[in-house]
Amino acid sequence: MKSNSQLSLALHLLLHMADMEEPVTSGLLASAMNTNPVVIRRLMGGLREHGIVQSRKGHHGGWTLSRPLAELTLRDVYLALGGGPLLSLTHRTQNPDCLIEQAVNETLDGAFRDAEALLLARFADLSLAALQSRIHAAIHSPAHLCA
Amino acid sequence: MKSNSQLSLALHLLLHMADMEEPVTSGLLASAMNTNPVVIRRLMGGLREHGIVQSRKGHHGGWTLSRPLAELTLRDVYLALGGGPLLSLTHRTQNPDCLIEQAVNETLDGAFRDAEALLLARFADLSLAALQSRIHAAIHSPAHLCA
DNA sequence: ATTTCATGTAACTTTTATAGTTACATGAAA
DNA sequence: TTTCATGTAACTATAAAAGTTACATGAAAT
Repeated sequence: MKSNSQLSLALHLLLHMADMEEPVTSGLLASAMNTNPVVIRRLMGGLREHGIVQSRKGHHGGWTLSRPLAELTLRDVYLALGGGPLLSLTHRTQNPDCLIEQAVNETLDGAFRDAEALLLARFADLSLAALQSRIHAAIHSPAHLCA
Repeated sequence: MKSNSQLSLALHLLLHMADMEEPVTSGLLASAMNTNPVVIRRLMGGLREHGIVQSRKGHHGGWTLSRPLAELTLRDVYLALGGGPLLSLTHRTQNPDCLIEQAVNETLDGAFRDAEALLLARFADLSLAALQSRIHAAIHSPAHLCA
């Protein structure tokens, strides 16, 4: 399984942006995340389409949050990123003729659905504000943050 | 994410083997699964090391189940295959210096652990015999099985 | 107006995990 | 001693995610 770290990256970005007064450029975010500005733009583009962030071009342009972190859950972010697969296990054949394989698929699907539903419910219960206060509880200075 | 279908394949194989009296060769299983014998051997090798199947070389050799399906759960099979990652979401950085990213990782981990635990518990509750009876309930002839 | 800065986006390359293939060694039965 | 089947290493193919390059678009500053 080649894994997906977009949600992790998006949460990290959004929490950093919450500390900023001015719009932040993709370049600045990219160097803090040790990646390329285009990676940031692609990811943020998805969030913008779902009303989570806004962008502005030109001088003093960049990205800003479009709502308070209290009104944003991990589920919102996950869905804004496209809501891709949560589990790394898949069926070997999608619509098999073999009845045995059909039963295997159905049985696995049942378990998968439950696990995915639990994870999504947990995501829905976690606001970015809750995450932020968890951070502020641990540290009261701006030290130990990304460059 | 490039996904992992080994569990799906293993279950399909084991359930077909349950219908066989004689040892089945990797070649036969491979053509039923539309894949290569070596793929079958690699997967079955893992199961053999965990006492789920046995192998015999030479004439009339092949693979046989080493215990009844009632004593085999999906969890057993999953673990015998190496117990790889269940979720496709990962952290962007494994041990980040940034406190924000640490908090993101910890928060995600909490949700991930719960979802994985649920899935494993569901796997532990499902025996291959239960899966088999689910199949026999649907069909009483050997039709609609793999070639 | 025109220069500068920043996003928007398409096309391409790199990386990495899974799956599939080839080739050959090992060992058991006929 | 031949045949059949597993055991395994090394290699190739496929696909998804991430990163990169190049350039178009548009807004602000001069």
